[in-house]
Amino acid sequence: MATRNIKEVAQLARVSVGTVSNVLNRPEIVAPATRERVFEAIKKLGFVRNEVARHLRVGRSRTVGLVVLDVSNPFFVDVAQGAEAVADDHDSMVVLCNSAGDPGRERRHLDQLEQQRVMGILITPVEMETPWLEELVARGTPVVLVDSPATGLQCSVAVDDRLGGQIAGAHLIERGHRRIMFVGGPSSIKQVADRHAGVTSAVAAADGAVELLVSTSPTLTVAEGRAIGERVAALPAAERPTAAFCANDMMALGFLQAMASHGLRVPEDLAIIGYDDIDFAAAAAVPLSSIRQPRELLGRTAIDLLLEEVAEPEQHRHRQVIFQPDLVIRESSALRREL
Amino acid sequence: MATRNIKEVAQLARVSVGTVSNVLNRPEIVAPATRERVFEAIKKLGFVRNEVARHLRVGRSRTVGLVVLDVSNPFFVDVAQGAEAVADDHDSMVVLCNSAGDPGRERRHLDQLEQQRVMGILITPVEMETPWLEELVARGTPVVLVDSPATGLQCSVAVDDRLGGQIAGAHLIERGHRRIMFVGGPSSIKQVADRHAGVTSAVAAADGAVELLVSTSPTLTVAEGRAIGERVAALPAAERPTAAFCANDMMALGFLQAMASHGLRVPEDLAIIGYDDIDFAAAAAVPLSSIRQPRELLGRTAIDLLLEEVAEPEQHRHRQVIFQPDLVIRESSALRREL
DNA sequence: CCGAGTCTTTGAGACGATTCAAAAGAATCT
DNA sequence: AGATTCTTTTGAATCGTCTCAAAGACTCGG
Repeated sequence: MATRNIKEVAQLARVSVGTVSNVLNRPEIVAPATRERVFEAIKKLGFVRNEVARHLRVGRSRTVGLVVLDVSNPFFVDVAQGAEAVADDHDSMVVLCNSAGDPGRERRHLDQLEQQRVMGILITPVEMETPWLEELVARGTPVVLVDSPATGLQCSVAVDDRLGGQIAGAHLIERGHRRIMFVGGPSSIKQVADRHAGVTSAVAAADGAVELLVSTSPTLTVAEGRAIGERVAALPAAERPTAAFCANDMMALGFLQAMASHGLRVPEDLAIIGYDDIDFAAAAAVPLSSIRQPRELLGRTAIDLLLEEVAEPEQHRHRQVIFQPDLVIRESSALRREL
Repeated sequence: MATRNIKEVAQLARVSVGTVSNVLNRPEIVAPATRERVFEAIKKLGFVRNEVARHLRVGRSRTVGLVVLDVSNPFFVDVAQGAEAVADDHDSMVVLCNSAGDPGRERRHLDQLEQQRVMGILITPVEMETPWLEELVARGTPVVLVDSPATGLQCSVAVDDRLGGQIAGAHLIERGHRRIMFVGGPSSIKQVADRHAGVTSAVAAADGAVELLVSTSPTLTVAEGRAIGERVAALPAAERPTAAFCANDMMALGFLQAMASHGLRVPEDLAIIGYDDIDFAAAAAVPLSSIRQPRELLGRTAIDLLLEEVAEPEQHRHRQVIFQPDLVIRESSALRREL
C-alpha cells in the first residue's frame, strides 16, 4: 500500500525530484552530501523505484520474452537457462512463455509481450508460417528465431536438424538395421520436418536396402511416444521395425517405456535413438542414444544476437547462426545387428 | 519503430482520445458507427496498446511473479504450469524466475518484480528466514509461499513434507531395511529439513532396530545425487546402507546412475526411493519409487489464493493450505529384504 | 571585487493511456 | 417550440519517472 514515489523522497530529503532521479541514475554527478541525504530518505521511506513509469518515459524495456514450444521439455529449459545467464549480465530479465505447441497460445503470448513493449522476443514458433510474427517484426519488435528456419526477416540460431537426422539414420544403418521407423510429430514443425528429411536422405544413400516407416503424432510428448510405442509393440515381429528414431528424447523415453511394458528388449528387439540429449536421456531405463544439441549455447547466442540488434539497430545485419549436432551412442542403440 | 499511440488513432478516426480509450475498454458504451471507425483506424495503423502506460495509470499490473528453486527440476515446471493455467483464465501472465538456490539471485528477482509492480509473487524461498521478503510484503506486494513454511504473514500452500518423509521411511522399514540413508540437501531448505525429520520419526518408531545415516549436499541436483552415490558405492558392503531415501527425484536419479555404474543392483543391493514423483521417475533405469506431490494443484492453489487476496484485500484472511503426499511404489524399492 | 569558469540543483515538460465531469447531440414528451 | 431525459463524445488532469535547458552557488585569477 504505502508505495512511495520520487516526490515524497525529494520532499523528505529537501531536494527537487530531478536530484533524486539523478541520484538514482547518475549518482556521480550529485554532490556527496546531497546524495547521502537522498539515500537516507530512500531508506527511511522504503522507496522502490517504479520501473513501469521509468520504462514509459525512457521508452525501452529491460525484459526479453522467450516463447518456447514446451516448457516441460528440459531441452527448452536449458535453452532458457542459457539465455537467462546472458540476460543477467546485462541486468535484463527473461520472461519464459509456453506456447505448448498451440498457435493460439503462442499468439496470445506474443500479443502480451508486444503490449508490454519488451526489448525483444526469442521464439521457437509452432508453425513455419506465422504471419502475425512478421507483422510484429514490421511494427518494430526485434525477434530472434530459435532452433527454427531463417526467413531473412530476422536473426536466427539453429542446429542443423537435417544433418542430425542424417547422422541418426546413418548410425542405425551402420548398426545393421534395415527397417527403421521415424517417430515424429506434426511436420508443420520445422525441426520435425528437417529431422525426417535427414533420416530419409540417409536411407536413400543406403541404396534401397533400407525401409523407412513413419509414425506421427500431434505433440512431441512422453505420452505420445508411449502411445506410438504401444502400437509398434503390438505388431507381429516381422512387421515391426528393428529401430526407432524419435523426433525428441521425450518421445523416445515414452517409446522406451512402451517397449519395456510389452516385454520387448532394447536394443536387442528394437533399438532406439532420440534427439536433444536431455539430461534424463542418460538416466533412462536403457540409457538412450541421442543427437546432442548445444542447448545453453543456443539460448546464449540467441540473446546475444538480440542485444546486438537492440544496441545498434541501424547497422545491424540479420544473421543466421547454425550449429552442428553430435551423435551420442549409449546402450539403446549400441548393439550391432546381424544381417 | 512505427509504434503508434492512441492519439494517432484518434486523429485518423476523427474522434477524441477518450473515445478511443473507451472503444478499447468499454466498447459497449460507444456508438456502433464510431466504434467501427476506431477499429478501422487501429487496424490501418497497426496500433498496439501500450500496456506500460496503461499499467502506470491504472496502478495495478496483470502479471504475477513465480520464483522457484530450480527450473531444471520438472517438479517446479509442473507447479508453474498449474499456476499458468489459472492465470490464463484471468488474462494474467506468470513470469517464471529461477533463484537456483542462490539467495542473491532470489533477492535480485524479488527486487525486479517489486520494481515492476507485479500484482503479486508466488515463491519457494531458498532459506527459511528471508527478511527482505517480509519487507516486500510490508510494503504491500502480496506474496504466497509455495511448498514452504507458513509464517502467518501471508498465505501458503504446501505438502506435508514431514508426513512424506515418514511414509518413505516406514515403507523402507516395512520392506525389511535396517540401515537407511537419507540423501539430502542443505537443511536450511525447509522441505529438506522436514523430509529428514519425517524419516527420522519413522526410524524412531521402529524402536532402535533401524539405523539412519545422513549425507547432505549443497544442491538438490542430479550431479550431487550421483556424487553421493559414488561415495556410497565405494563403501564396503557391510558399511553400506541397504536403502536410500533421496530428498528429491533428481538426486535419486543421480544416485541410481552411480549404483549402475558401480555394478550395484537396485533394488537387490540397495533400494532407492525419491521424492516428487516427476514424470521422469517412472522412466528411469530402474523405475523409481517416489513420494508424489500434487504438483499442478500446488501451483493452481497458490495463484488462487493470490488472486483472492488481490480481489479483496480488505476482508482477506491469510490461509495455510496443506496437501497430503502419496507413496508410489515402483521397482526401485519393490523387493522385500530378508532379515 | 569582478568575471569566467566549474559544479550542482532545479523544475517544467514529456511518455501514453485512463478517468470523469461536463458539454454536445438526439430523442421523447407536453 | 421548449423542457426533459438519455446517449455519446470530449479534453484536461493524472499516474511516476526522466531529461535538459537554465538558474544558482562556488572558486579562482587578476
